[in-house]
Amino acid sequence: MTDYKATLNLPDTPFPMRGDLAKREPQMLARWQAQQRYQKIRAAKQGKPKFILHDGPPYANGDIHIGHAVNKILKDIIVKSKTLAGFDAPYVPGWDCHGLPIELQVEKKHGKAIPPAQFRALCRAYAAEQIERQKKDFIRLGVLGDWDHPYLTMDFKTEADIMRALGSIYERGYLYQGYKPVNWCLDCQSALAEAEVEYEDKVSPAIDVGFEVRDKEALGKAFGVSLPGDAKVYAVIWTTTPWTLPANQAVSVHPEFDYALVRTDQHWLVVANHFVAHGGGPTSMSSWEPTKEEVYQLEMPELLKRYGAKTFAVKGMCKGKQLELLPLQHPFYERIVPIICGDHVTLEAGTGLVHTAPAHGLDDYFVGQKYDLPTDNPVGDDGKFIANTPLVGGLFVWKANDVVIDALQASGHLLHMEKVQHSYPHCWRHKTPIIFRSTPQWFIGMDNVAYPVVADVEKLVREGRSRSIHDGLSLRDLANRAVEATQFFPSWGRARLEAMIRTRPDWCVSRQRSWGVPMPFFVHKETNQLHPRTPELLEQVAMLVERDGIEAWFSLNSVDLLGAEAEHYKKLSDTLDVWFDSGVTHASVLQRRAELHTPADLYLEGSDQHRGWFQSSLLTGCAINGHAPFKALLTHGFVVDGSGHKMSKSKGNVIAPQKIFDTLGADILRLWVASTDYSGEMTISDEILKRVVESYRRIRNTLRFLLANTADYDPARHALPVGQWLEIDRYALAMTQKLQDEVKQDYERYELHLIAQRLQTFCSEDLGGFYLDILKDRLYTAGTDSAARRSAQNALHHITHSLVRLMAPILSFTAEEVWEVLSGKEDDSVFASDWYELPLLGNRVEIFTRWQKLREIRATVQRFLETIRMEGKIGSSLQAEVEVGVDGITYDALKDIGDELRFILVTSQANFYTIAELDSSSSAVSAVASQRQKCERCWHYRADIGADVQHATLCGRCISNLYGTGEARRYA
RNA sequence: GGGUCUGUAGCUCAGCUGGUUAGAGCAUUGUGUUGAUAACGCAAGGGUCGUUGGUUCGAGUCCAACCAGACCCA
Repeated sequence: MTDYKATLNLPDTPFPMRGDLAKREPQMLARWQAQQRYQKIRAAKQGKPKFILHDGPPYANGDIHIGHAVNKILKDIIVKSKTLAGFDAPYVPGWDCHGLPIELQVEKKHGKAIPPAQFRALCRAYAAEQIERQKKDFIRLGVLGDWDHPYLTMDFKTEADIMRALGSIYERGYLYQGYKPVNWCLDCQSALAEAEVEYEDKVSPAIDVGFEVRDKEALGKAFGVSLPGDAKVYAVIWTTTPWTLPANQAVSVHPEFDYALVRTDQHWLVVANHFVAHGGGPTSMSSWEPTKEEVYQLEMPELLKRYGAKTFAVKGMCKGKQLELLPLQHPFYERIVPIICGDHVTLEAGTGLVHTAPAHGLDDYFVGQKYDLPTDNPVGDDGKFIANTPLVGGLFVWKANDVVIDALQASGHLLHMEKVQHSYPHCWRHKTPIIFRSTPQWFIGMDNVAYPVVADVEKLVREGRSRSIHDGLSLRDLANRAVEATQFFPSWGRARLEAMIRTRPDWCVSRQRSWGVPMPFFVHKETNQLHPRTPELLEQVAMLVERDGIEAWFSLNSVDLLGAEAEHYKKLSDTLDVWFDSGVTHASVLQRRAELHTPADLYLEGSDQHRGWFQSSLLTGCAINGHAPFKALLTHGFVVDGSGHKMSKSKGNVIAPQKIFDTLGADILRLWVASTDYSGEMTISDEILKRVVESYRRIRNTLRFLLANTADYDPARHALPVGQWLEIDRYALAMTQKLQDEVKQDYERYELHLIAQRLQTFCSEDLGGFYLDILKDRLYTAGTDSAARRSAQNALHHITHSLVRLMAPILSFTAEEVWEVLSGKEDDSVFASDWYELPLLGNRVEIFTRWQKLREIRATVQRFLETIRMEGKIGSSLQAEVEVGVDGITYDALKDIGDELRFILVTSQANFYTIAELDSSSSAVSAVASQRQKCERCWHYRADIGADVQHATLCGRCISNLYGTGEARRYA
């Protein structure tokens, strides 16, 4: 007896069903690294049009988290898709290396008393260490890039280029010196960063101070009343830092709050209505002295009680807005200060009117800028008022508190004083209270039209022209124009960036830190002006930095550069905001590397970077070149847990990428990234990952089936012209073409989650649930080298080649694994190829229409078979014999399929017949269990089994396939 | 409090310019197969489209408010 099973063409492949990704991916990576895959792909793509995705540098501190993983995987998917789309898409990863967080880490490890040069060396070493850790994980994610030559903002050359970029911005006239309040530690005698400030309780004097209204007529107008001539009206402020009153330049009110003009037995006062209201509103205004009825008998407001009032009446009310620019008398200086409007005013404490000293508070500073108030700061580095300050000159700030209070008391401006305990910023090193103090800083101006500072100004004036650069637009206007010219994915990124640019203040780029790129400027000791040869000097410094790093500036002796002039100049010790470092990578990296160019085709970062890197890049790009360093911006959301909440250690809902790639594999993580719509929050949880694993299995197994059934197929010998294929094979090709068209378009639009969906549906619906299900019979039972089987394999071969490329940017490891089986070569990469070119098909629409109808019929049949299966009449669908009744038109369209219908339905017998009453949208199905014998080889139940005594258990078809000319098939 | 977003089956996503009983995959349940077998096929159940109002002959799709969540500010 023959073992007929051995005569079947059963699937065969070394490609395993289970990926075992966690274990095998690292092995693949090691091999790829040894083979220099990145370089080989670059070589393969040489000469093709470039696509530059410029990497926003992660900060070199701490291990990567899921957000890093999302960002790098998205970048990798896009770079790879562009590579397959026929671009030369190099990817140069980068790191952001300077800045405070690294300083803090180094301080934590090595203590705080380290000489600056050594401290910077330790910072450099720490950053290098962190980069190696992060790099290892990034590579593990399957991200392809020039990992041997990343860019680091602490590379000596880059440090030099960062300085040069600053020089460019200076030369173009965007850089100016100004003042800004910073946290200042009196013991350190230096500025503190936000992270170096701790909040602790402190007892301070809290005082209520009256600022006398200078223009009573205007005040009366605002409140809609006229005031008696002898009335002194006080606008009342409340403060816990009396020493800042010498720097007072204004009193702020909230434009939308209600303010009350209050008459007490003691004073006329202006305070927020909130503090005097009992819900009754202002009383009648018949008399200037409160009548008995007008006196609120209910209770005296706390605020007025504090001021010692016995009776009171509200005489008028108005919005803060109406008080704007009303002049007030400073309580102890001969200074007129205005009432101004600001949103920073609250009703939580005080009077609703806020003492505003732009030199001593950030809110005050910003609102002061709006009103052009001076930021004059009377307090020196040592915390003492400069000598010629009236009243408090030479006094330490805390001492000045008492002097100010006494003076206010004496002049009658002090309405109340008490001690309060409140949370107050302290220096984390000294544990002592800090102050806010405005210090000289450097800014990039947003609103001035810039003129080159290096031009010969006198000559320009003589010639009667002024030469502004960049079309005479301010940086803000330039930035707006650049945003307009940028493409956004998703589109709302534009609105977000625009809104931020509209409201952002000038960019303060100077920092008083030690681990940062220095601002290599010499400032004249008397005039405070930069050295006239600044650009030239800067280049000299840059050359030194290129050789020795930023230490070259810190160790530089001014005399070496300036000679005799040195004694007139101060060497600046400020460093640059780290956002500047990364913001100018278009100059220090894109422009410097031969394989890159600017503007980049794409910047891709999390949505927080609208304020961060997108903006710092945009502003520096516009300042230097007049346009953005990117053509398009892509933004992705943040990763949140299964219930949509952000991840935090304290909530215990953190999912680490390391854990995912160590247990499930990087391809699972990549598939999760791809299948999640990145335009909103990206949700991840154990359940979601479980679903992703399922989805992965389906795709992997489909590929395995394709490989296993084309193992003996050699396109060089077995390929047939498409015209000679069976029709269902052509239909499969048409479906694949459609898929490929759609997926390619999705990649172009960066709609990655649609791709993951499409691949999945294609594998399940079109292949597993339909085409492959039908194909199995032909692949297994037809003659090995028959046209029927080769036609199928030919289609499968094309499908595999198309599919492996379409999935490769996402499932990179798996695709390379498939590629290896497909190509038989270990050192070949799918990324050295392009999207697959499928054979052309003329009558796609026609084929689709016809097979769509057949699929509907198949579905109806399957539903019917399920009912008789439930009745126990059949198990396998091959046990059934089916009749399909259709309308006449459909019958005419399908009748030529004839007996091959049974292969489409995977039944042993099937045929069409006509029912005149039916319309084309329905069909009538009936089925019975076959009474025939089952062919031992193909399992169909057929009448002709036993016809050949030599092969008594086989059907005629199998006999023909094994020993005869083989069956002929036209459709399925 | 402000700016920019998100909210459709247990999970991930479709649903174009408003128009028939809201779709797919995965999961679940049942079942077949044992020649893709820790795989594959078939079938079934499952949704007040965040809530509430409004515009309209008609709204998941337009408007408003509210609720919940995210990012960036204050």
